[in-house]
Amino acid sequence: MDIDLSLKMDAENEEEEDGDEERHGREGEGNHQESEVDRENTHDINEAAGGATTTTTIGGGGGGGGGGDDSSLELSLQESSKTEELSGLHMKISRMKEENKVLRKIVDQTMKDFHDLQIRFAALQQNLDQKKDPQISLGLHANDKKAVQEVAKAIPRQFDSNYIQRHQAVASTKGETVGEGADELGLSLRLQTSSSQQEREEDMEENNMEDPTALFAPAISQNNNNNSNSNKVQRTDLGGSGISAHGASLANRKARVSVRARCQGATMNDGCQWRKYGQKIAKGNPCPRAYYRCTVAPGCPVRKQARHSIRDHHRLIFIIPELSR
DNA sequence: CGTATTTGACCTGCGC
DNA sequence: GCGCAGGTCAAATACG
Repeated sequence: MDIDLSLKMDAENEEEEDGDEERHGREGEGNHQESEVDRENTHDINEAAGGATTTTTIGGGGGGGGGGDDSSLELSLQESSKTEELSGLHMKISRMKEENKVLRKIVDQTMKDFHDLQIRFAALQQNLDQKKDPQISLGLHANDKKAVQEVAKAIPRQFDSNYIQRHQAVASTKGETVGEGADELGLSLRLQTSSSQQEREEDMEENNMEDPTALFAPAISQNNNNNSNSNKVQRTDLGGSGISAHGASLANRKARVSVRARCQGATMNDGCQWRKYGQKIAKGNPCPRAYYRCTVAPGCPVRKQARHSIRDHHRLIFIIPELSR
């Protein structure tokens, strides 16, 4: 639910200039939908009221003519204005009911997704517990191809399709035309293992990438020039879902799951509250890299990085480096 | 005054 | 082992 609303916010925030959008996102979160509706309500009611005022004025003009039927005429005019107002309110109510329906659907879908994900996660964890690998991150071992594939199947699909679906659903309630929601938002998610070398490669990739939505491309050929080095981390396309998993070929390399999101705005409102805990100037990028930790719940282990794209300094790339534990 | 942000120091992993 | 770069910590500072 939060995701839906915040996503909608993001779509709107994209048009805003850089600024304190993070704060804006936090404050507006959750209230946005209501305020939107409220504004509409006010508008409609004002419209009705305006109509009433006009009629009254006309009535007043008639009164100027002076006559014994003035009071009855005024009364009938008032009645008609009240009827208009009522019908306006009725329309408003029915519109809100429809909106409610849509929102309820979204909540149901979200709950269903969450339940689904929980089941998958439990199964995956159980599966991996049997193997008792201490280096598992989010129950994922880099060498366990099956596990990598399962996680890739479970997590990204939930994130990917539902995120977009919800965005579409919410947007459609506003009468927007949503084609490729992900493309519009410039979001992309991927599963990866990490190493400093790989991240350097990714940075290079960011620099070389023409199209910001290119991360949706199933296969990334950045390792083509690494043929000589078989030790390097290789990316694997997973089901052409637009999610790429980085299967580590090095056994001892720490495996981790990353979710990347890219957005046009200065920040991405993803339904979480983030607190900045560090900033670093990365080599080769004049813009500092910011580190955030999730503050939704005390002790929440989720963190994310916000990097500026070198190509477009106004574009931020978000990376959640570790979802484990 | 409580909370968020900034920033320099420190830790860790990797390549040479 | 050393140096470098990325990531994190925590004291200082800013802000509402």
